[in-house]
Amino acid sequence: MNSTKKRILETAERLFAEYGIASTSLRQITAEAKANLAAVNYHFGNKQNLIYEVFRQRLDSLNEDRMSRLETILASQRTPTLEALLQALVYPALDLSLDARKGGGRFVKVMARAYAENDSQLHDFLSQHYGHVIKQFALAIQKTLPGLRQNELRWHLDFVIGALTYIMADFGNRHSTTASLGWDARAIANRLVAFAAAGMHNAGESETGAACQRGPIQTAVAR
Amino acid sequence: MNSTKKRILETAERLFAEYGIASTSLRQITAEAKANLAAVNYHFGNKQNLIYEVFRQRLDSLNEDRMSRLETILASQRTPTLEALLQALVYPALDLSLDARKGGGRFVKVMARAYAENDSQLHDFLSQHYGHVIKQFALAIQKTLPGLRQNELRWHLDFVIGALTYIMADFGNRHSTTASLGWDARAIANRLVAFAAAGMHNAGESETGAACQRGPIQTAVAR
DNA sequence: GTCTATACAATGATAGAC
DNA sequence: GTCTATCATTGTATAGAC
Repeated sequence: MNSTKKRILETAERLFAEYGIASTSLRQITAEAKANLAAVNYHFGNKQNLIYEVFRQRLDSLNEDRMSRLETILASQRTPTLEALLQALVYPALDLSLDARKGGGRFVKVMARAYAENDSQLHDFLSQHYGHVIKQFALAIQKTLPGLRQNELRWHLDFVIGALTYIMADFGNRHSTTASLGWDARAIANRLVAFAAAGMHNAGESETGAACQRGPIQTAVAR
Repeated sequence: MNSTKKRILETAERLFAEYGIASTSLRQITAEAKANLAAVNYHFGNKQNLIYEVFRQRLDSLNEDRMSRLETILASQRTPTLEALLQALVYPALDLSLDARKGGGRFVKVMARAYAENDSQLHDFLSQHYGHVIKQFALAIQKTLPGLRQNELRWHLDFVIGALTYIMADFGNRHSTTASLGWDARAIANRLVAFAAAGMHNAGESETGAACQRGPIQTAVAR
């Protein structure tokens, strides 16, 4: 990769993490990267694409990590446990926020700041580029929970990913509500895996049953 | 409230939902609200405060709804179930995304777009203004799960809130990965409550035990 | 108190020279 | 590939009318 392009990319990630994405100007980035302002337009087209490239740089390896762990599990065990599959999904994410060689908590911070920004274009970008990884996990998990319907499983996975994204953001910012004190990412990852496994195993029992249907959303709009 | 101020507030929420927060200019808002550009500065100080006010407008009633449901439960039952408490936490949120009188899915869309934006200042704003609500729920839930340590409970609640935020965003955008088809918010809310209840009840059993401690985060940085 | 007109510095983007 | 010069648009601030 071009040296100028690489310098811009690295400087962008660093400044995004430090000052936020919207607050970081292209002039600030190019000045610190010792590049010309117009170089951003030449190498990336516009600021949006530069942001996407920063994400790609990190998430490609994150999801490769997930896939390789999943394949290792599927190759060695015929009937893997739900916990093992969830670990393969969760660990790489928290790992990213710990590993200094992967950018330390920096990228996680960027992700926390950017996730819902940009008219949710980023959300589209992510599911478009990494949706297949989640699908593979869904397939593997379904085999461990044959009773669960496909729709239900998909929502349960969304719950896990939502929780994971939320605590990753928390970890990136490191100013939860003092809740993070005394805990490290590994313990929290294990806790999330246990929580999710228990939720998936046992949530089916109460089903969409009467107890829930009775007093659902009281003030819901007239229908 | 002043008519001009109210018009700006409503128009801002509508345009934020439609075009995103960063992408919506104050000139666009004041033009559609038939107000002067400087009126924003006069009534709100700056754009950031305008954004906060849009959030306040909705979240005040959301959290009042949560608190009143919680108080109703605590007043009528000496030992409420975990499910009932989780419903009081989750339903108002999904309710908001359904109820047209409360802005329909519009605000949820804004929230989905804004949550991590603004250099995570918004995160601070939210926990500062509505953190006490979550604390009340934590206290009530702790009584139904006396074995759970305070830190663990706090993280479990973060998991639930993360999942809730994530699916609310999904509901606002309504272009998940076809996963939302055939499901409505009520069914998903019930599913999340069941999932979370099961997770909280049963996650404690595996603890931070050996199975997890053994092969935790393999590629973590050397320590 | 409320609103308007206007000015200002900073931003993302682009055209064209080298 | 890189740079200079320039553009329209942005958030913000102020002076003054009603």
